Amino acid sequence: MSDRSARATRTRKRTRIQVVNEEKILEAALAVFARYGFKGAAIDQIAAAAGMSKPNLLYYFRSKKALYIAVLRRTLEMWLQPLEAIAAEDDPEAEIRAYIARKVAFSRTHAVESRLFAMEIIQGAPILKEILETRLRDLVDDKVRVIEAWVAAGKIAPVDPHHLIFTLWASTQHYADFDAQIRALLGAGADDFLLTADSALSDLLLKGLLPRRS
Amino acid sequence: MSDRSARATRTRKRTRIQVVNEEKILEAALAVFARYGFKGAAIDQIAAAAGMSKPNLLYYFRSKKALYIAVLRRTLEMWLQPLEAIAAEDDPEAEIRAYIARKVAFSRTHAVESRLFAMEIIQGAPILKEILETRLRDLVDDKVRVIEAWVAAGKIAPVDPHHLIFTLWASTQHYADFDAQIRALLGAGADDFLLTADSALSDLLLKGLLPRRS
DNA sequence: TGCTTATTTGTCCATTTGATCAAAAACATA
DNA sequence: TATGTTTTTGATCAAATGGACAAATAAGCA
Repeated sequence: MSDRSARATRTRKRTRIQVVNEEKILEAALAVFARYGFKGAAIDQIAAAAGMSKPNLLYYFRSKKALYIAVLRRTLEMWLQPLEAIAAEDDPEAEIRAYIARKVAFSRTHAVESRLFAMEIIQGAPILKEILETRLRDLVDDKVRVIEAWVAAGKIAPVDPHHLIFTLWASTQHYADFDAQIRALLGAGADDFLLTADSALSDLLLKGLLPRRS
Repeated sequence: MSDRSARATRTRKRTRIQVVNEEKILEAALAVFARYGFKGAAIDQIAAAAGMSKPNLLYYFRSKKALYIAVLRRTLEMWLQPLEAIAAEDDPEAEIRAYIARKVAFSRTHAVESRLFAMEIIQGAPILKEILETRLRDLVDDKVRVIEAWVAAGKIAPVDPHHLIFTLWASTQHYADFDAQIRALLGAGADDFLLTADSALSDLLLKGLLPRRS
């Protein structure tokens, strides 16, 4: 009687069943939204993938949009982690290598999340735009300063920090987002190939393509 | 009477009106498919964007899928061009720089096409898969050999050619596919920033991040 | 100009889809 | 076990959607 609707997202404590079902829904929704985008995804489909009826899904999430936002919010948190971990270390090389390792690992273990994120951005980031302009922007600005310091100290070549960050994002996420293309080109050997992405990328970006006379 | 249906894609010669309208439709479809994906796009929407009624659109393209395939086929041709132009030159640096320049230019002048392509791949490449496995694969194999020759001749550092190609694709396309993110982070300065992508990318990938003692 | 062909549109239909609701079933707890 | 609460579902709805048709209109051309 204290709350009028049986919605799950209210202020009351969460039931055991609630926790389990919301988890199942979020996981199913992640896969479907990542494959079909927001408009293309059907609640029916998500409900089926989560093993429940459509009205039951809507009992846990008010609407398709609310569900999408919930999935996206969660995904963004995971997506941000590797970047947040970058610190103003003495040794930029180690720091960059570690970042690439984290990002490539994320692409492998959370490929679907990566694709959902990519899908949202390609579609113009209608939901994430606000967060990108505030929280992500602040975070990136912070890391830009770190990179600038490295450049100023002569520890890395003079690069535009934003271009560097975007190149790191692009090259690491590519392994998740364009997985279908990679598999089409490499066939059965794709899985082994993906294991080498980490070091190959680090070497390429750190040492460059031109031979070094060291 | 020679052909039963008034469909535009038959064997007869193409009318002036046909050419104009098909062009309008393809352009409108490109934008809508790139934003909403195949399932998420509505024929109504495309027809409206092309300035005609839905039945009229269906007069030129049998079905939504046929239209999607037509748009995608066209996009793939454009997407392939920069790669096809890579030659086994004496000077890998010039060749790579030129390739990056072409790709970045494509990302700027054909951002929507780039996003449509990305969308199709993220969705598992249901339509393009076959072509990727044959035509693109042959093309990539060819360029892999070029890169291998460069490495063997000591003209560039020893890199895995596939990783190099993917990194080039990823980093250049990022400027088109993740345009919304870039704009969210850079605000008004985004357009100027994008103009520097070309040289920044070339320098980074060629010279690497670590300082050179030359 | 008259006739043939190409183009366009209004109407209609069967599905799909997001969402609601009340009733039933399962659950928790006193 | 009895009672109140949470969870689940079947039925239903309005809107959107892909597609089909025939009739109307516009071009093209002899």
